[in-house]
Amino acid sequence: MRHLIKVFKALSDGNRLRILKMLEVRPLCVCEITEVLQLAPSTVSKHLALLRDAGLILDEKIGKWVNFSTNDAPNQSYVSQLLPLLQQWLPDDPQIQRDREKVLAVDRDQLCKS
Amino acid sequence: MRHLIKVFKALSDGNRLRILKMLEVRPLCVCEITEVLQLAPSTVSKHLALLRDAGLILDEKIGKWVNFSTNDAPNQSYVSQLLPLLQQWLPDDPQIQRDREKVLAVDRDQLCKS
DNA sequence: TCTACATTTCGCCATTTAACGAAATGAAAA
DNA sequence: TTTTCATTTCGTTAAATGGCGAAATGTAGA
Repeated sequence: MRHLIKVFKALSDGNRLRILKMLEVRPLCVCEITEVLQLAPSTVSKHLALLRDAGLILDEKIGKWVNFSTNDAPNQSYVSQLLPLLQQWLPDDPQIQRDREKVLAVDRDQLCKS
Repeated sequence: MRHLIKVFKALSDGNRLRILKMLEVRPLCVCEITEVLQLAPSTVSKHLALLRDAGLILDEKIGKWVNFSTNDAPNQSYVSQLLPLLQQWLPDDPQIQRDREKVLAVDRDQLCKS
C-alpha cells in the first residue's frame, strides 16, 4: 500500500501533473521545465525527484543535462495502468495546452545559459 | 484539472484507501468504519466528506445512520475509470485483508450504542 | 416533549508539504 | 586545471493536512 500511496501523492499536485503532461510531448531537462512552470530550479528538481521515486518518470544523464521522460514501460503495475489514463485526460485543459505550446517553442541551448 | 487533483488527493491517504477497500465489501456507517480504523468519529467523518467531495463515494441518510457506499455509476469519468483499477489493487495487502474480516464481523446495532 | 445517539462542525495542535535562496555537486569547456 | 553551468541538497518559512476532543445538529424512540 505504501507504494500506491506514493504514486497517488505524486499525482495529487497541479505542477507535477503539468510536468507529466509536458513530458508526453517529449523528454525535457530541468531548466526547460523551470521555464514553462516559472518556478525555482530547486523546486522543479524536488518535484521531479518525487515523480521519479513514484516510478512515474525516468531520468537519464546526458552530458551536462538530465533528460526526464515518462516511464512508458514500467514494471510497477500501478504506474503502467495509471499513465495511459492520464494520457487521455485533460486534453482540453487550457493550462495544459499552453504548457505544451511552450514546450514546442523552447530551445534548450538558448534557454539554459541565461 | 482541479477536480482531478481533488480525486488524487482523496486517494493519497492510507486511511482513505482502507475506507474505499472496506466499502467494496458492503456499505458502512461512520461508527462501523470508526471501529475498524480505530480513529475518532470526527476524523472518520472528515475523511468521508473528502471522499464524497471527490465523487468517490455516495452517502444516503437512513434514519439515524448515514450509509456510505462506493460510487459505482459515477458521471465523472476520472472516478469511473479509477475505481475499477482500485478494486483490482491491494488484494493481498495484510492490512486490507484484516479490515475486510473486521467488516464482516461488525454488527452495527451492537456496536454503535457503546 | 425529552432523551439518546449517530454524525458533523469547530477550534486546536503536530506533521507534512511546497516554495524559495544559498550552497554543494559534478561534468563540460576553456 | 580552472571556470562555467545544469542540477541537487540544505535550511527556512508559510500553508495544507490529519489527528483529537468539545460542542452543535438532527433524527428516533420513550
